Amino acid sequence: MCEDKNLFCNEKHNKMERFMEICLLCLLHEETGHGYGLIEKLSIFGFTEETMNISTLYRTLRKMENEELVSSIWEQSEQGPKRRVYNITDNGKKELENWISVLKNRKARIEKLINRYESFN
Amino acid sequence: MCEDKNLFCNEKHNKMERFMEICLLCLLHEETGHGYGLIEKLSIFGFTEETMNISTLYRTLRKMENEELVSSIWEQSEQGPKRRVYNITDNGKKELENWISVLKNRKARIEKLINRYESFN
DNA sequence: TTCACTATATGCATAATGCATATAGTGAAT
DNA sequence: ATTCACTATATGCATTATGCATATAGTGAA
Repeated sequence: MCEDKNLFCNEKHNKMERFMEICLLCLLHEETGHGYGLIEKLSIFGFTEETMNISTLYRTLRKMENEELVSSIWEQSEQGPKRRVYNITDNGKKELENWISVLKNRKARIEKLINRYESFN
Repeated sequence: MCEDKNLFCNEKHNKMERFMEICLLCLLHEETGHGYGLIEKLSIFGFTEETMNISTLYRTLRKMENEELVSSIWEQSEQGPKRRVYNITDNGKKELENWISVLKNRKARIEKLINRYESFN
């Protein structure tokens, strides 16, 4: 662990305001899915078992249904308990589109910083 | 304003875990500076007067000095009250370097998501 | 009946940020 | 002399996003 929690060390720095939410919307935009299955799929976007927070995943899905960005039904699984399977709504699709432009902006700002840092050295 | 605060609308979505802090370190890596002067410089990285939070700026600078990433001295201004002028430390330079690699990772993940979304449509 | 796996969920705490406000020095205009 | 715009720094309180820990329970194989 870090001697001083304020110093950098090798802590996790994955926070990017609601990034997981956007990834989930993107995946559900492609096809329906349930929480447990989405865990693996999130690895596409750099979420590893170590860095990913399962609580956040489930909490985010419930929140999204609350906001009517997705809807869900319970489905029988081949093996294991029932799954809550999520489906993106039209609201969800619009929300995703908006977030994509937010991400483009973020990307541009990050690039600006990296370039500035590297061209100064 | 938004009818439903949970919906997207045109709210600000600028949060990217300590992004302002990294920008400040980058600017102070180039030359010393004081809070009020850094406000304008931050526009380079997409902080506008509307979206930027001055409280956060000053609080972040104090926090960074506390963590010994920067040091400060009070300097007379040509016109107006004294300024607290910040200087990056060696610790600060290392911290900045680490954050740059965090940002490269973030950028890659954001790109992945944007590309996935756009190639699906 | 025990175990590994599948599956979902929530209480509590912390971290990062936003909003509102306090404080005060400086110099020019009235 | 005082009012005003501008320069300058700071903090209390609230909210948001996330992390950590833990609870719950169904399924199928050993």
